[in-house]
Amino acid sequence: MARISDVAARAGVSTATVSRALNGKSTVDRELVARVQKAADELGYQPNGPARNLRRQEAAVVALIISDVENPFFTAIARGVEDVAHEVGYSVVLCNSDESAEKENRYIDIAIQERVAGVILSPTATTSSVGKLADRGTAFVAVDRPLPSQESDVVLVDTRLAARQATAHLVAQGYERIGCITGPVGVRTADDWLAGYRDALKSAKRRSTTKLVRRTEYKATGAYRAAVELLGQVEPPDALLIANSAMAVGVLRALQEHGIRPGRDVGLVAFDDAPWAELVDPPLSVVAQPAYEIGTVAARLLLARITDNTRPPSTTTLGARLIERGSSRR
Amino acid sequence: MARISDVAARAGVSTATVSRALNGKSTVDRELVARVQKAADELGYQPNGPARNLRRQEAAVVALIISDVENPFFTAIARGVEDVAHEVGYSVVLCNSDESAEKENRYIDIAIQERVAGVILSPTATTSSVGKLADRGTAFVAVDRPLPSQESDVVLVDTRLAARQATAHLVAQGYERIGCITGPVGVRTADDWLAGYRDALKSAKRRSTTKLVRRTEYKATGAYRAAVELLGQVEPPDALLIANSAMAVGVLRALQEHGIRPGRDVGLVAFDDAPWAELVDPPLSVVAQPAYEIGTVAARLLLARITDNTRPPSTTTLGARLIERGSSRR
DNA sequence: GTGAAAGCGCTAACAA
DNA sequence: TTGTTAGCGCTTTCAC
Repeated sequence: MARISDVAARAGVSTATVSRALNGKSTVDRELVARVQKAADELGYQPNGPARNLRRQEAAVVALIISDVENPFFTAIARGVEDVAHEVGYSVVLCNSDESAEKENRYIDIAIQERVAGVILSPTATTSSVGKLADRGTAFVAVDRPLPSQESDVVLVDTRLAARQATAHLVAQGYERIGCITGPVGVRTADDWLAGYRDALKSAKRRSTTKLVRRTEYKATGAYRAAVELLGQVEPPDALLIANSAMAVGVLRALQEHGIRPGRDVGLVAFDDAPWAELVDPPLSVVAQPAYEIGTVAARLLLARITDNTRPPSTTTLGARLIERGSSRR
Repeated sequence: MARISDVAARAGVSTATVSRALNGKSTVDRELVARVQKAADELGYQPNGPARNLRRQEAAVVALIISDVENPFFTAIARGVEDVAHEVGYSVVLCNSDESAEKENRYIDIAIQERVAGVILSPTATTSSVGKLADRGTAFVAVDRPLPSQESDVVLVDTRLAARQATAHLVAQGYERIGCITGPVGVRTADDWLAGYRDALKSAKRRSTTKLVRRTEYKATGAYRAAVELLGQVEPPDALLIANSAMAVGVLRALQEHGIRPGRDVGLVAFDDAPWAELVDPPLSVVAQPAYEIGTVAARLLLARITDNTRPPSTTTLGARLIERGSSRR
């Protein structure tokens, strides 16, 4: 594979000049730049990244570690991050931690080893691996969930408020026994969803009971089981608040099997808008998260922190938007 | 950040011994290995990736370049690739080419620059950038679509057969005027889908007419427009074959707006199973692709090719499975 | 079984 | 403006 010295030889200049020319340093003669460029093209020269990164002590790469590649919420964040990062010449590598603290830890190690410029991650519950990033002075930003034990920039959605509004909406629609299905204990977003639900019940002077609450992994099957349990009780809920769209799939499946019609029999509001939400019958009411925007904001914060890692940690909270559709109207 | 020489000093050995110990070379004394490991842990030593890769002339990383991160088909492939790669100590970085030849080209350049061990990609239509990989001897495998102008390992689904079976099913159900919505001209999978559709019509002694065919990008909005057009004709189709699940969303939306009921009024079969396919009313008939398996097979081929790049190119074709649901029954 | 030392390809400090 | 050269941190001969 062609090296910088090959280009230098072909262009009849030194390797330093090639480096300067190819990296757009102003201090190179116009004509030489052209000659170098030509030589590089002819040889199909691609700079050796490891050598460059070794020398520069940093790679123009940001790592994005998300907890579920199959969740559209996170892939939308990824798009936001990519768009901003590419504008300023950074590449984005996507890593899937799959809600596993071990995989997250592994990817953090890789990010450190590869000396990436920064890391954006949606931390898993038990995370302590990010401490390593802080120790080494690698810039990082948390999205979707704050870090349990670490000060950092973080971009959140006001999940608690979103759940509160969604619940209040169900109350206003006349539902009496509102249940809640949310994520695992310890996942901040899941806790907030529950807290917002309780806030709203309290405001409405309703008693909240643990009989109507289920916590499970953020997947369709967990939510399916939770829904079956809830609906099998002597006093089943007449409405459900669901913490993400994968879970909504599970709940809808359970209702379908039990011949229960959303809206009329059981009011439904889910977190996250999904492309199919309007296609089910009746259409699913949702609280839409500004996922793409989370990504762009996080990327900008990261870039700022790469430039200056001494800036004080900031928290950005974005709002979610309730979209009322048929599943929450009798 | 701690370097290998720091570890060496702390353990009272040479850097060579640290390197050998940490990389599990057999030729190091047991006791020394322990001492080195201890020193490394105490210092929180993380090897410098660029330095290592520069020296080794290769990174234990495979790049996976997919054409749409928001498409569940591709994220499922990603999981398959990850699972196999991790087993043998390779990391996977995911890159989103977004169906753009330019982005694909950019990511291929990055992969080359970073000296990754191999590349798996779903090539965009106009791709010629992969030639660079071949030129440099970087191992690569194509998934979902073959490369237009390049011999390589490739893992495909028998799209043509899948479309043929789906169409035959619609014929058997008594639909008379079957239309087809598929992807852009030049995308092999899209062409195959159309070819299979025509095969089946021919076998059934039906005339196929371009009036019932629409080609558009693999997105909901494109398919929406296509469906509106098709259904607005004087002799509209009474069944539709749809080339992926995002497109199915667009088509279902169009039918909904026109008050047309799937199954009864217009038979429907889509490519790709989606989690929500059973939730719409009536449930959507689909041809399910073995996406995860495509990923595992591709990863294994890539690993084999990393080991021996002289092996002859192979083509693996996996079958798809027709799942009949309500949308294709009158 | 272990250490000394060369060198991977690049960039940047310094010299001219 | 351009060239010379040191050195980033690691792995791997080669010598002992």
